Amino acid sequence: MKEILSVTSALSDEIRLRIINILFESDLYVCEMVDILELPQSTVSRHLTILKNANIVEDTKNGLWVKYALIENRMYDNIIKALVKEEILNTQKCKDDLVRVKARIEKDRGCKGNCKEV
Amino acid sequence: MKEILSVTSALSDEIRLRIINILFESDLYVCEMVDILELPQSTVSRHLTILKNANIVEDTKNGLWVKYALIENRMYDNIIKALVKEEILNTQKCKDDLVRVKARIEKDRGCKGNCKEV
DNA sequence: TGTATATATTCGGAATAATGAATGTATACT
DNA sequence: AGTATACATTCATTATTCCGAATATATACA
Repeated sequence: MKEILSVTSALSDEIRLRIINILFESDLYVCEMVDILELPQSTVSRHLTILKNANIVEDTKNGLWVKYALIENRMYDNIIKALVKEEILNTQKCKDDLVRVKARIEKDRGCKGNCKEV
Repeated sequence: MKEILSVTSALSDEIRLRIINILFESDLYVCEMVDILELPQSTVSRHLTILKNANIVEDTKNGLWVKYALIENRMYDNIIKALVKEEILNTQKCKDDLVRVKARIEKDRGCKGNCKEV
């Protein structure tokens, strides 16, 4: 019960749905998501922790950077795809996010640094 | 976005998952759910309103009684089944609810009245 | 008409969650 | 060593959700 509530609660927030949306497009560093979502770094980090605790995303440390990705082949994969991916794109804010993702990942990855490959 | 958040938020509460769980077993009147869930009537009614607004359940008025049922063939049907039905039964509280549902619907339906058929 | 039942809604308070600024921690580089 | 960057966490505040008692509404029946 607690597990399922952690998943549904994690999906009950607009910012977290936006994060899932952009992670469908590409794995991303925290600093990249901060730029894309145009939100404070602490806010993005906290929401990522919630998604991680719900086993929706996983993180990989790469030196100073932490890359987040959707966890594949997991129990709720289809659910998240169906619930989120199909519906979410109808909102302008999420469309705008995707434009920024694509622009962002075409440039150097990371932020001030120049970590180009993972 | 608001629609999907209304669904995920509706699924983010233990009492509402218990309600969905017992509605998988049988359509039920509010007063029956109050007895089965052993919760105050106002609490059950409030949660039913949230589920109704998320288009997860529908209500049918029958004189003094209001019967609630899961909405079939709806967009999130499979999701709710997968997310809720499979997982929820692992909890003792939900198992106990189901025992009370079965005992309840074998008797006269409704509460003080004797509305036996819908 | 009055009474009883079923349900929904209102109410104030408690608990929980989300916020951004500030701080802490850890790594990288000179 | 010192500085800079990336990220997580703490902090006080604000917003949201949840609660049960009480009340309101609406139907049924004598």
